[in-house]
This record gives sequence, C-alpha cells and structure tokens, in this order.
Amino acid sequence: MGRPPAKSLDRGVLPMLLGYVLCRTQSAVFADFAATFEAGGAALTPGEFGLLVLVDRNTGLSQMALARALGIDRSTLVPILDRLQARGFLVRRRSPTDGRTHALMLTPSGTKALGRFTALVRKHEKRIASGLSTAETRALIVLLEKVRASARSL
Amino acid sequence: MGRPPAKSLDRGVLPMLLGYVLCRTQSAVFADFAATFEAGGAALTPGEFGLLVLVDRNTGLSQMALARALGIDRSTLVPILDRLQARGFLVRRRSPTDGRTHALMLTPSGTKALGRFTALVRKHEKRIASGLSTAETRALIVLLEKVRASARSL
DNA sequence: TATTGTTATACTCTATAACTATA
DNA sequence: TATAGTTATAGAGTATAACAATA
Repeated sequence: MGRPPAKSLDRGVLPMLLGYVLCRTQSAVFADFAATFEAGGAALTPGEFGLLVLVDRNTGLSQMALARALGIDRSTLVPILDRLQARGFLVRRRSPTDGRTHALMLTPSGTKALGRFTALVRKHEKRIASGLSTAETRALIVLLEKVRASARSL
Repeated sequence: MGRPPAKSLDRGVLPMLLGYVLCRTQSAVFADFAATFEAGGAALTPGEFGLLVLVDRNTGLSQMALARALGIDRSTLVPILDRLQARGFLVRRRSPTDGRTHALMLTPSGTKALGRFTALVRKHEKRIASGLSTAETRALIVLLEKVRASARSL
C-alpha cells in the first residue's frame, strides 16, 4: 500500500507570522550554508565563520569580549575555541597586560583558511539573494535591522 | 580597576551579509518571544507553538506527518510530544484505520491554552513589527519567502 | 572583591541505528 | 518488505555554579 498523496498540511495563521517566516527562512539559509561549504570541501558553521571574522578583525581580543560580541556565555565559548584551535585556525596567547585574559589571534593557516571560507560565504550569499534585486537585498537587511531593534529592546 | 570602556568590536563584512543579519534578527525575535511569554505567565517555545497550531488545524494527523511538516526527524519529535502530552495539551490516540500510527489531537485544555498562547503571540508579533508599517511588514515576509525559495532549492 | 577562563553538570535540539508492532 | 513509533546513543549549543589564577 503506497502512502496517501501527502496532502500538505494546513498551517493556519503561521505563514502570516513574522517570527515563523523568519525561523523557516533562517533554517533554509543555514542548510544552504552547510551545503555550500560541503560542496566546497570545507566544514564550518555560520557561527564559527562569524567567530573567525571577529578574531581576524580584532586581533588580541579576550574570550570575554568575544563571548559578549557573540551574545553567548563565556563557558559556552570554551569548547568552540577548543575545536577551532585544534584545527589550527587560532591560538590563545597569554595577555602581557592582564594575566587573566587570553589574547586570541588567527594563525597564518587560519588567516588563509578564512580567505577560502569568505569566498564560499560570498557564493552562498549570492545564491540565497539570487531571487532578489540588489535594492531588494539592501531593503531586506534594513527591514531586518528594524525588527531586531524593536525586538531586542524588551 | 574598572573594565575598559567596552569599545564595540569591528564586525568587518558581517553586517552586510544577509545570513548574518537574519541570524541576529532571529535571535532577538526569539528572545522577545520568550520574554513576552514569561511576562504573560506562560512557558512555550516558538517551536512548540507551531506544533500546537499544526495539530489544532490538522486534528488526527500522525507523528510522521507532523515531523515532516516541521522538518525534523520522527525520533526528534517523540520527547517534544512527551512534554506537551505531560502538560495535558494533546493526546496520542491509536488510529482505527492504521494500527501503526498515532492520531494526534489537542485536549480541550490544550485548545484553551492555545487560545491564550495565540493572544501572546499576537502581542509579540505586534511588538517586533512595531518599527515597520503594515506595508513594510508584508514586504518583509515576501522578501523572506523569496530568500527561502532560493536557499532551499540547493 | 571582582574578573577571566575552565570545569562539571544539565537541558534541549538534532540525528542515526536498532527494536517492535503493524501493514 | 516497508512504515510508524520508540529507545538508545551521540554530538552541538545553550546555560548555571563552582573553582583557580589574577587584578
């Protein structure tokens, strides 16, 4: 017995809810990111990419500063850094000015890898924005930032 | 010694990336959802809300059908349903026509609760869209759907 | 005392693989 | 044989609490 013709479900009010549409879009974009990197022979999550960019642009920053920028707890950051360090992308160096903190910096190999990753991200971005004009993409970013501003002030 | 004036970090190219802005917005919206529900004396995640709506609008659907609609594995769904069932919102009933499946349905108490939750979601939606005109909100949803269409076709 | 990084622990979401009941 | 639901297990992401080193 074959399965019934898979009638699509009634989603009620959900498709009109901004939060719902945002969540589904984000999920598809995440999948596209993963697929793009897999096709490019690289393994990296969006969060790891953001972290590498932050360290690249702010060499020597501390784990606390990075955790704050990422909006996560400092304890959450530890295993993430462990992994990226094990892959040779970055190092924790003792700060000379404050013995409590670690100065984070990319290794030369990490910098090179970030270049490759950035090229893949551009490809991914091009793809997910392929249904939008340049003006629409810019408008979308502006609208999203407005939503974020309203949401976060709670 | 006070902490240095928390100079905000250089985020490089990130704020121009659609994927990044999407992720941050989604995170803020999620936080707003949680805060709205907590303020309303209710505890529910966006995913649980979506699930309850789906069961409400498609009474008797199976766990497989629900998992497919949610885009998750059937094994992932089990503990989620366990929790909602333990809270008295829904029941798994044996299907009379196919002994392998469970027919999912809201309890009367679940239906009542969903009404309260829906009111809270409307409040939340109103808040996150408060910086946008009605036309902008509609436009945003359309743009997001276009992005999703481009992304998921990978 | 307060801060930084770490560890221990726990909870949720996610998946795969194997089991059972049923078709 | 194939499908539905469950269980066992594992990995990633998140958090809190407590600890050592340093300020």
